[in-house]
Order: sequence, then C-alpha cells, then structure tokens
Amino acid sequence: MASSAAASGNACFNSNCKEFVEKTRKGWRRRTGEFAELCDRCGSAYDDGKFCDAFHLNSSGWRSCESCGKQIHCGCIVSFHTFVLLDAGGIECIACARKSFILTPNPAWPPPSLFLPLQPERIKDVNNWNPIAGSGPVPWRQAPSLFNASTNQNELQHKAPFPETTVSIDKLNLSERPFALLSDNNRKDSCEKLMIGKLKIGVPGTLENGYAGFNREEAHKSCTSAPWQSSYANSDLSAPSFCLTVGSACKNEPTVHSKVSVSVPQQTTLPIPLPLGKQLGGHATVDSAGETQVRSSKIRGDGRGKNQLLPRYWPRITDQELRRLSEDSNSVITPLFEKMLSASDAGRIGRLVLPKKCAEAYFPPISNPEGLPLKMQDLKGKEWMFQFRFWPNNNSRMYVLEGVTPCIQSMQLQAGDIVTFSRIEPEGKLVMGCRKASNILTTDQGSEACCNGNGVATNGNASTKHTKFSEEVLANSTKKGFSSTTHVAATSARDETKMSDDLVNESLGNNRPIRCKRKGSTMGSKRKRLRVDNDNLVELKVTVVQAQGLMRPPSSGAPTVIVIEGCEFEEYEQEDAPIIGRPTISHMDQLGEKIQWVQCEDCFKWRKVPDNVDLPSRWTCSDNSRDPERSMCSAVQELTADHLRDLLPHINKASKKRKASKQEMDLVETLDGLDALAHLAILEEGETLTASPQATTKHPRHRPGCTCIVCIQPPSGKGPKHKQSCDCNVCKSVKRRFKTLMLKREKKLSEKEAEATCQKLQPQSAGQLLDADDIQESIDDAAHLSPQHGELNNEGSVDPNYLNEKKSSVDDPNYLNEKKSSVDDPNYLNEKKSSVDDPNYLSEKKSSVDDPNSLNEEESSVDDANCLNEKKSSVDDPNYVDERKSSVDDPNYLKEKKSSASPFKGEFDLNAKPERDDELSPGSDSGSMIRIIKRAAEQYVRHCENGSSVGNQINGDGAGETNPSNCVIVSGSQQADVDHNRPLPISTAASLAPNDQ
DNA sequence: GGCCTGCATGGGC
DNA sequence: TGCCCATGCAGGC
Repeated sequence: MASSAAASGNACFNSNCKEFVEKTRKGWRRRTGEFAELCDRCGSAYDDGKFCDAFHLNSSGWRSCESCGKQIHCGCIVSFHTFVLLDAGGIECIACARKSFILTPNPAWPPPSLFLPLQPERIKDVNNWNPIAGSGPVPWRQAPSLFNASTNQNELQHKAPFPETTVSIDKLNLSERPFALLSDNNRKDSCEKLMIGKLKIGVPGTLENGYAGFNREEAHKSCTSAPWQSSYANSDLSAPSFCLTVGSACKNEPTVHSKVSVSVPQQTTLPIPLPLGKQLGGHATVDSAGETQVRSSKIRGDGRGKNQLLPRYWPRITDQELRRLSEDSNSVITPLFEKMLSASDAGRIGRLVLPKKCAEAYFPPISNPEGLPLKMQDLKGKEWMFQFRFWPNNNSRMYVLEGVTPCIQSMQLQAGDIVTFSRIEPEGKLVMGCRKASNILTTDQGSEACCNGNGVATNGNASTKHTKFSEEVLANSTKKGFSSTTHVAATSARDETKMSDDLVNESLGNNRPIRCKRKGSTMGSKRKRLRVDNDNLVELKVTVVQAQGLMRPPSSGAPTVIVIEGCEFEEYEQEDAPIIGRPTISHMDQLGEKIQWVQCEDCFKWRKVPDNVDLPSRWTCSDNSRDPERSMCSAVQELTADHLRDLLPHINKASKKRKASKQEMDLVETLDGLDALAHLAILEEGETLTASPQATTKHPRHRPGCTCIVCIQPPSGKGPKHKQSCDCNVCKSVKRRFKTLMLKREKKLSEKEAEATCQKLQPQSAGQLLDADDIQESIDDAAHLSPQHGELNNEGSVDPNYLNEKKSSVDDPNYLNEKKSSVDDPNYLNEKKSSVDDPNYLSEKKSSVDDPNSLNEEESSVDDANCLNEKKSSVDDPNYVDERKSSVDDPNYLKEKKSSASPFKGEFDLNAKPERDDELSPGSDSGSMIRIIKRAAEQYVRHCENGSSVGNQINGDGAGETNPSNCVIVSGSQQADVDHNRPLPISTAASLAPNDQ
C-alpha cells in the first residue's frame, strides 16, 4: 500500500507508481501529519476520488454505498473520508450522505482507549506512534474496524449493547495495513469492540442523533432534547437514558454553521448517565455521538470505565471555535476534551496537567517519561510544539503538556479559563482551543447541571420562561451565544433557578470558573488564592439581591408564581420578561403617599416619582413628566441632605455589620475582597471576566491594545532607547512624573516645618476612629448603593470621572499587580496592621473625617481630570513603579509607612492612591492641616465673593503644575450643609451621623 | 536567586 | 480505599 512506502525525494508516494517528478501534488494525509506527495497522475486520481479504483482494486475493504451502490474502498486511508457509517449498518458515500441530509456523527476516531489496554502498561507500542499530533494510532488502529461495522446500530442505541455479541472478528478484514500496526491483542480487542465510523460532515448540521454539529440553537428549536445535555441531566439516574433525537428534526440550519461539521467524541455526546463506577464490565454503553459501542468487559481491566471521561472534561466547543476551526469546509472537528486551567496550569511553570484518561485516550501512548513532542495548533492556526509526557505518581501517572506557557499566553488564558482539545479531520491536527472564563458562564450551563446535583440539566435559555431572579444573568449569557445553542426543553424551573443562582454568583465574581461537580475540583482546597472570601460572597449575594430589586416586571403579562421549596418565584413569559429598572428609594412622603426617589442619570439629582411608576434603567430629569418643575437637570433637588441620610439607613446599618465582621478579617482575606471587587467591576464592565485566579498570576494579562508602559515598551528593556528629546507618551510620562516628584518633595520639605505647630491643633481621639471608620464604610456602602458601584461625588451622585478612574484602575494590570504585590509583601502587611495602632495616624484620619473640607478634598480629587490622569500615568510610569518598589525596599520608607497605613483594618481602599499615602503619613500631617487651613481661607474668600465655587479647581499649592498630591477641587459640596437645595453627597450625608453633628 | 525538573503530598471523589 | 490531580517542594542547574 502506498502509505507503507516512505516518500523519498520526489518519488511519488504511491508505492504502485514511484514515479519521480519534479513537482509533487498533495495527496492524503499521512500518519506523520505530512501529506502524501503524489505525481501528477496519482494526484489527479486522488483528487478525482479514483485513486483506490486505480490502485487498490484488488485490495480488501471495498464496500458499497447503501444509497447509490458506489463502491468505496473503506479499508484504505485514501478513501477514509469519503463515506459515513450508517446507523443501520453499511456505509454511505459522502455524496449520498449530503443528499439525504442524514449525518451520522460517527466519531471518526473513537478514543484509543477503546483499543488500548487501559493500564499504563498498555503503552508499549510507542514505536508505532508518530509524535505528530493527530495522526496517532487511534484513528489508524481504529480504522479497520470501521470497515466492517455492520451492526444494526439503531437497535443498539436502544438496547443495551452486549460485548462481543455483535461483531465477529471473522467479519473484519484485517488485512489492511493499518491493522498491521496493532498487536494481536490489540487487534483482537479492537475487533471485539465494535468500532464505529468516522465522523464526516459537511452536511449542514442535520444531526442524526442530535449531537453532532453542535448546532445547538437549532437543536433547541426543533429538538426536544439535547442528548448531550441530557447526559448531564441524567447523570444520577441508575439507568441510561439515551434521549436520542431524530436527526430529521433539525433541519433548519443556520448558514453560519453550514460548513461546520463536528464529530462529537463519545464523552461529549455520551448520554450515559451512569457514573463511572457503574459503567463497568459488560454494561451497555453508548458511545460518542450516541452510537452504540459494544465494549468488552475485558477492556476494563481495573473494573472502571476508563474510557469514560469525567464530565468536566467533556468538550463543549463553542460556535466561535467551530467557525474558527472549520474554515475549511472539508474539515471535520472532533472535540476531544477540555480542561479548566488551574493556577498551576496557567502559571509560569509551563506545565499543563492533563487529565489522565484524556491523555491516554487522545494523545499518543507514551512509555517513556520523557514523552513525545506533540504538535498542536491554536485557533489562529499557529502551531505549537509541546512535550507530552508523564511522571509516575502513586503507581499511576500524571500526564502533562510541557511548554504550554507561550501558547497559553498567546491565547491570553489564565487560571479558570478552559482549554479545549479537538482534532481536525482529515488532517488529524490536534487543535487547542480555549474559552475564556467569561464565556464559561454560558458554556458551562450544562455543567452546572452537574453542579446542581439534581441531575437535571439546566439551561437558562432552555425554558421558554425565565425566572425573574436570573433574567439579567441569563440575558447576558444569551448574548454570549453559546448557551443559546444548548438546550434542554424540559428544564424545571427549579433547576433553572438554581442554576441561575449559580450563574449569578459566578457572574458576580464568585469564582466564576468553579464548576462544582467535584467540590473544589477546579479550585480545590489548596487553591486558597483562587477563592473569594466568604465574606465577599455574602456581600456579593447582597448585591445580587439588590440587582434583583432592579427587576421591573413588564406592564403586560402577569408573572406566574411558582413555589419551589418554599420559595416563591415569579416566572414570566419570554416576551414579557422583566426589565432592568432604575434603582430607586421607596419612601413615604409627608402625605403618607408612597413615592420613590430616583436619581437622574445626567445630573445625579434625586427626583421624586410616584411609587407605582416603573422606571427605565436610564432615567433622567427629562423623564420626570409628572413634576414639570423638576423635569430639567437645572432644577434644584428637593431632597435635602438630612432626607437623603434618612433614606439611606442601610448605610449605617451595613457599616455596623461590616465593622463587626471586618475586625475578624485578616489582611490576606482582604486581598480576596479586593480581587472580588476588581472582578466585579470588570464583570460589570461586561468584558472578559478576569478570573479570581488572577490573584495568583504574577503578571496580569495585558489587554490587546494596551498602551501601558509595559506593553508599549520592548520586552526586557530591549530595543532602542528613547532619546532625551523624545516626546512619546512614555517619555512624557516619565518627565511629568519626575517633575511632579520634585515639586512634591519641595513642598513636603516646606510643610514639614509647620508640622510641629499644626499637629498640636489637631484634635486627637483614637476613640473616634470608629466614627471615621463608619463614615468610610458608609461611603463604601453608598458607593455600593449606586447602580454604578462608583464613588459618589459631591452631588450625592456618581462621578463619571471617578468611575472611569476606578474602572481603568481595575483594568490596569499594573494597578492590580501593585495592589496584589502590596498585600503579598509582609512589610506592607505589617505596616498596614501597625497603622491602626498609631495614634498620630488615627488622629489624622479622624481630623480628616471630621473636617468636611478634608472629606471634600478626598472626594474631589477624583473629580479632577488632571489628577486622575496623573495618577493613571503614574501607574504606567516605569519610574513610578520602580519608585514605589524601591520605596518598599527602603527601610526608611517602610519605617515611615509603618505609621501611616490605613486604619481600616482588614479593608483595602481601592481609592487609595500611592501619592495619597504620602499625604496621610505623619510626615505630611502638617500638610493636611495646612491645606485645610488654606482651603478654609480660600473657601471663605470665595464664599464671601459669591458662594458658588462649585467645580472650581485650584491647586493645593497654588501652582499651575498638576500635582497629584495637590489636585484639589473645592466643590460646592462644602456648602452642602448650608445649601439644602444642592444634592448632598451620600458620603457627606453619611458623615452627618448624629454623633458627628 | 531564579528557574527547571521530578517527585511527593494531600484533598476530593 | 484507591485514584486523580493541583500544588508543594527539594534538588540541580
């Protein structure tokens, strides 16, 4: 046979030809991954599909197409992809298969584990393995069995297949070359295990079994059950429930998928509900793609169904991946397995631990711990070479892919993301795809079913009804696409709700990558850093509740109330799904009428509207048609500071509650909180949800297009140096930073002199710290209250600048890194801890809080665009980073810092700015006081002039130079206590607690 | 000191 | 109880 001959030079690969030619043509793909180089004549024959007719006429393995009778050399590599196996037995040429729209998702290459001994010792025949991916013995060993699989598969699908009953080895043509690769034992095993066909597609998504094609959206429309979902769904049943669907049911094919053909490996579509342990020897199993396989109990040497992968490894390829993978319409994609990246996997070690069964099933067998190089292609078509190897572990093996770091980085993956392994036929390439964590929210809905534990597959979109609770999350999920393609029609509301809960929790930063089929399987106990602190979970859940409160039932369509386990759930018809409403504050006015306060999105003033009005998510004064006098942003706010404070009782309540728990928190835990918040912020942003595992990543990923200093500089400092005259962003930033630093130091020196005298003037009472703490918490809470989760500005509203700043901070890997590294730094932690013991520091904080000017300053600084820019650029500034870093290394600096850290023990302030640390330090106490005095004087002057200085911006030192430490806005909020017509900042309102007034 | 390698450990199932 | 596998970690480079 042709493939048995080695190609040499320009000799035709066809052993029956061997013609020497200058230029060869590509033929079939060889096991090595290369293509058979053929002469023109043979190449033409191959292209015309007549190669076997010409050269293999006398070979065995010829079969007739059940439809057209065409003879196909099924036993040959050359014709391997020109036919499909029919469920009823026999074969059909691909042309007929296309015509008849019957696509039998015969897995082209069942898992090799079916053919290989399952113990590690199976791996003896390494010599027959070619290290090139995708061309391993699996397909080739399996191939022979394809030729004679004449079992009535339909029957087998519905009956328990019994081993060794349907296929006789005598029926198999074993004379073909591929089989020669098998040892006698393997051959026998292979014969005993009825092998099914290949998966050849090209047929637009018409799914014989409802599995292949992954055209889930369509499947949803026309099929009553999605078997692969059902496989989850029934995972706890004791008997198989195959849930096979009839392919003809799914004929509406989206054009986008028309070219995509997917071979679903057994695990993906395996509707086998039996737990692994139950799928043992002789039990009937249904193979991939729903096709029955007769599996010999013999192969289950250890009594476990090793050919069954755990559900968490079942591939869930996305439409996007399919599209990317299937650019070639002739490609057939066989999803093999997937794995969620652990911190270790995504770490810098570059080792990706492979699930043992997956490794043994889909990768070449290896007997040498050194393993084999494995070529893999990513979704972009770039090829990567990994080392597939193992090491002995407890009488077993641990399989790893080494050298994956570049690839993982290239794909911008991190812990929690999922890598998928697929195979493209006929090339046999191994393809490594990925799913970002954010998509897992949707793609894992099936797996959520596993998490549910009730065994019922759940899918947010499966049902035509939506629970109010999950609407938003599900909507988000739907947008992402994948979930909409996987459906189980018979989804109970309960499951859906439960799942939704999971989704919500995940979506809100609750370690979204966790799939809890195996408790902590992905983020196990050792994955401390990957977990969000329980406290944060509570807070996040509260946020969910708040979010739910934003749901507004549509005017049309009353919900159906169902009671599940004592809890009432409202369900709405899909077209009447709840909408996300504007957050309001319900209140009873003086007349005893129920009203609600709503905040204008533009001016952030609070307006009163009747209680029964459903407000859109975006509401502005102009929508205030019921109160024409206040239907413009220019109209004064009738809500006074006191009122606002009264309306927000939860601020104080929450702060007390948090205070209690906060004191129990250690500083490390707060890191989780920080991360959670960061994740939440990112989630809100609607972009890729950075995994909580990000906390474990030393080098947070930089986004494409990131213009931060890290990204725009050549790696490792290599590359051309910037000239002194260079005015690029980097250089400008560096220069600006330098200038700022110099100004700051100058100022610091001068202020130091006044420190001693000023310090005496400050009221010192450590006992009042709690009030300050309260206020800070109130501010935080108020920020939480805000729909934007942002900082409240002086108008009692969210300042967009602040939001942008916060957002960019969270987006900025440097910023997060800095935060993270600070916490990692024991010095930093000590410093934080000791700060609360420092009376100077406490008094400074206290006085700052007592002083409305100070508060305003703190808040207004974030309003200052210059200031924000400066802050931001500082983070991007390598000098700045270095400076910060060196400061930490500097014992003097640490000494100074030691007494200046935040008094908010156990709580990190995302607002914290490095520069502000300086301001808050004892060394700059006088600075604060000076500023306070200065501002008071200026304020007084302005007040005398016209009293309207809102938004006026001055520099703390009076200089025109932007100075991060001095960017101060004296805003009108300072007069908030005297001007009740002005919106009161919630933070200020909070500070007006009775004991403060 | 940092990285790599190979193995050990231990929690989860 | 045994297996899986995420992670720790010692030792070498």
